[in-house]
Amino acid sequence: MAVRDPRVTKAAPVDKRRIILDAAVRVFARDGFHKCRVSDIADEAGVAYGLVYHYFKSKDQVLDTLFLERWEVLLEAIRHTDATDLPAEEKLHAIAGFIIDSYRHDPDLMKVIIVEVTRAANSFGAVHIRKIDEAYALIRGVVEKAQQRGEFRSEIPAEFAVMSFYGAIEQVLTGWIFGLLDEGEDAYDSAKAHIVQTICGGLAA
Amino acid sequence: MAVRDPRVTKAAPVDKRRIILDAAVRVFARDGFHKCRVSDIADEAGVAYGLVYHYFKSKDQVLDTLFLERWEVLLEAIRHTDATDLPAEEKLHAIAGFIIDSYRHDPDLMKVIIVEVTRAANSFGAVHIRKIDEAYALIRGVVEKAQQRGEFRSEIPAEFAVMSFYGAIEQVLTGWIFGLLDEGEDAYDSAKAHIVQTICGGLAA
DNA sequence: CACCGGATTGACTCGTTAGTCAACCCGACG
DNA sequence: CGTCGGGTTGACTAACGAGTCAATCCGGTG
Repeated sequence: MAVRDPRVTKAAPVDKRRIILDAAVRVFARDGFHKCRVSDIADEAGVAYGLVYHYFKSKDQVLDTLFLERWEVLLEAIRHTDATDLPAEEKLHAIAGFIIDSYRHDPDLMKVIIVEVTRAANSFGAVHIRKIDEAYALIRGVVEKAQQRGEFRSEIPAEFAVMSFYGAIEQVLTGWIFGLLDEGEDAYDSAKAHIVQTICGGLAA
Repeated sequence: MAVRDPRVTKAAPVDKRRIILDAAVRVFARDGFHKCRVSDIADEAGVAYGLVYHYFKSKDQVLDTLFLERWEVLLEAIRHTDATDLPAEEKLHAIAGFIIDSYRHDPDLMKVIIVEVTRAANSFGAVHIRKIDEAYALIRGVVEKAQQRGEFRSEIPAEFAVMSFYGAIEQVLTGWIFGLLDEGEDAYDSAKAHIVQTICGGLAA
């Protein structure tokens, strides 16, 4: 996968840890966390079985690492968006956009995060609820501020608004993952717009 | 668990199959499908290990049965709602209501169905996509008809509308399952209303 | 060159558990 | 009373796979 110039081998210490993580993404996405074996990860990475345990305490920790790494990036993106003074609707568009672009950029990684963590209330979801809830809290902040400013109406509690918004995004991603929804460059942009339109403007004529 | 009067043993053939299924719901909800052992199900049912295999081909088939049984009921409910001539918004309210009431009535069963099947794109989700998609298709029908009648605006493709609607519902249920959202009788009714308000009326003031 | 220590290897252990199966229980029926 | 068969039992097997570990490799250092 990674392209290496043989002449600069010296300068490229080849981060095996990274290679293992990237391989794990592919394997988890393909076979699922539970069904795959640690040896599958090692094979996919072109690395000895034991090396996985040199870098990670357990199979679980590989997934934890993938999730935390990426989720932190997401939280940072949301915080950044929150800090701007865009209209609330555009903030939501930016957030939905970031998540969808993450999927566009690395579908396997997003698939793993959503399927194995975010939507897995048993196993891993439970372990990472706090982190997941941080994202909800941030988005809730966006909605609440908009309600105070009168941009959004206040009848709908922010908690439900957030769940609807985030749930809509994940459901669309899941649709792509399952192959139930058409994918493609324009589908991505169109999804961003339509999700935000639905949540902000509603379906009613 | 089950109380039997020795004098009427004859008249009560005690459906062990059902007892096993009900026990499985509790165990799957508590420990998760992957983490629990078949012996846990047998123990919870107060039945010998082997009997599980007398009634079911495999551990997987127990879950399959639970899912298919309940999903069929859901599909029927949606079809029934679809057949009425209520306004689209009320149809959506009825559908959201049915799902939320299912959770109210048997949280464990809904938890299992959502966590282990509906949201599990690897493992079981993949096996049952067709069935799951039937529900989406039915709801899509509701939306499309509303768009033709001019009740809903047509800019938003029905696929996205459905994903947003259904995603919102599942996300709220997941919030309850995770313990991130307050539960309680009024929370249930309020959720129904707010989800539909969000999807139909939008957040914008 | 000798030595050190971290990276890397992969064969092996050890617990776990899905699924099997031979035996047993018990009501029905002749 | 005997025997037939489906329901029921639970010990057992067979496989599997996570995690361990002793050995090896290799670049750096004195």
